[in-house]
Amino acid sequence: MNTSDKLLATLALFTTEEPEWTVEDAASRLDLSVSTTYRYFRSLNDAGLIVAPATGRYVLGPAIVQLDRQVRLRDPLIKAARPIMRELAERCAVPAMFLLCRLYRNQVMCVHQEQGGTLLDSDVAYERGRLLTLHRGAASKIILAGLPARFVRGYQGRNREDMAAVGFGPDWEEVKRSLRQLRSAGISVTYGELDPGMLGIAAPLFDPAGNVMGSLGKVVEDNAETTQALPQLKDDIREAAERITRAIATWQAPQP
Amino acid sequence: MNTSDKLLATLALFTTEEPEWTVEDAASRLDLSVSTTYRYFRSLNDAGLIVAPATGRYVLGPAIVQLDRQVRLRDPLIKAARPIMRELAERCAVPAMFLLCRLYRNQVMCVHQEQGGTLLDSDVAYERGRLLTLHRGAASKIILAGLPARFVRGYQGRNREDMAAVGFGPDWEEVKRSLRQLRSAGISVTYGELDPGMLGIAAPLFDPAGNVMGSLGKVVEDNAETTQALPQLKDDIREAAERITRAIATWQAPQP
DNA sequence: ACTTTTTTATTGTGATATGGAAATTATGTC
DNA sequence: GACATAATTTCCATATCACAATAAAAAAGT
Repeated sequence: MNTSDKLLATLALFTTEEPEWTVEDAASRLDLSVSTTYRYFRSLNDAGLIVAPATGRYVLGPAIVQLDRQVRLRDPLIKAARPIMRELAERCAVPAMFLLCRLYRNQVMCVHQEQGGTLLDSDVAYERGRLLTLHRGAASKIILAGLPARFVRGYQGRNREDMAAVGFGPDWEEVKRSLRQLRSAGISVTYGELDPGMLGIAAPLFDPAGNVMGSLGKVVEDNAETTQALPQLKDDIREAAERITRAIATWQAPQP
Repeated sequence: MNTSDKLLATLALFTTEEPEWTVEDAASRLDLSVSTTYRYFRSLNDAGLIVAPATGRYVLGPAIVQLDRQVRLRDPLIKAARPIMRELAERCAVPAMFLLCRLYRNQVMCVHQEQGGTLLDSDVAYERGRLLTLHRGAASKIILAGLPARFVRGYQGRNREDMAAVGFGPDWEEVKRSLRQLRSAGISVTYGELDPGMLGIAAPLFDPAGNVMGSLGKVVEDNAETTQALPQLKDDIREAAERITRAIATWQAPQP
């Protein structure tokens, strides 16, 4: 672990659970000397990545907000998906939240949301920037189904009960069958796994090499109307996901 | 400039104007060797701060989105302002966009927005994460008015024409008078300086030490209705800004 | 004005960052 | 599928600079 990694480990201390750090606490957590930690904090502070709203107490700073705007405007996946998602949102019969998720560190992160129809008052579990497991929720499950079998096998070993609880079955054979079913259907539908009373639908997104890299999802209220429209909703999502996959197939060439 | 600073300078290469970098380009821009740049890119990549959607071409990564969520949820200024802004947005007669801005590197950055009434179809120049000058727009001007005279004097020297164009007057004497007027009024009102046809209103926010640290702003359509309601709108913003300033006066003590 | 805390500067030493080249791996092409 | 090219990592000798402990300064609190 070199200086760069230690500096970034310092930045990584700042989490939702522990958003605020003093130099002393950071030093003892990372097993660094206080003077070294001061040096790191100063560098991060100069870069605007952290700031001290009160003396000695540091939190993430404005540079984060600035960088995030860049991601919203320039990230290739978001750029490819946004117009298609907006189109979905505009010609959307029932109130819905559209989600763009991506695989990140064996978890799933929502990176873009698009609101369709009248606003849902309650927020959706797939909140932008939040990390969720690979096995709960439609947008996660359809990604898991696309990952290599050897990876999923190990994953299943570590999450046996949780996976059984969301319908993957009790053992590897059963899980394998569930995943194969999801993969061949090309779509996942879940009922209230993350948000009670909500219905999730998601289709996979593939990178140019053909690996799953994320998913396009939709969350609607689980009621008679949506149940009746389900086949149509599934087709819409699947078709839109395929369009996004085609759009990102051109990533090898320089972006316009 | 030490290793940490060079690493962060590498991260800082990724801007809205140049969102995508190769190792070679970064190396030549920063005057580093290619192998060192590879090392930096690897560290940033391992931290999730950058990713390569296509081989050799790096862009900002998911860690940024994750960190930004933390800011939205945990930043003390946003935490203090959000409930008050939401309240404003909810009991808001005319369609409006409320802005929370903060001083950052001699510029102004919007860090939170709150929508009031029916949606404005056009976006507002004060977009979250975007840096704007200190002299254009109500939310900026009211901050500039609170900064130390010696700073503003130098600033005016470097931005003479621009400041004259937005009503600060042609020379330092006149500018000083305009700023004094803003400061004593405790509010700034501008007409279409950033968004044509829009009216901006903003009041300053002070840190516990009594220095301006940002502003609370509101953008509405500039029409007969809003012109008529202007005194009320100004009072609302001023009063809400004072409430936020009081809320952040308690920052010395640990957050709950 | 005083005490306490936070932050920066100093310094000699030893760890390690550095850059060039080679080796390896991935990618694209025919 | 073999070849060519590009991307990335590894290796290594050298000098640099990061490190930690202390001191000094600055800032904050009382």
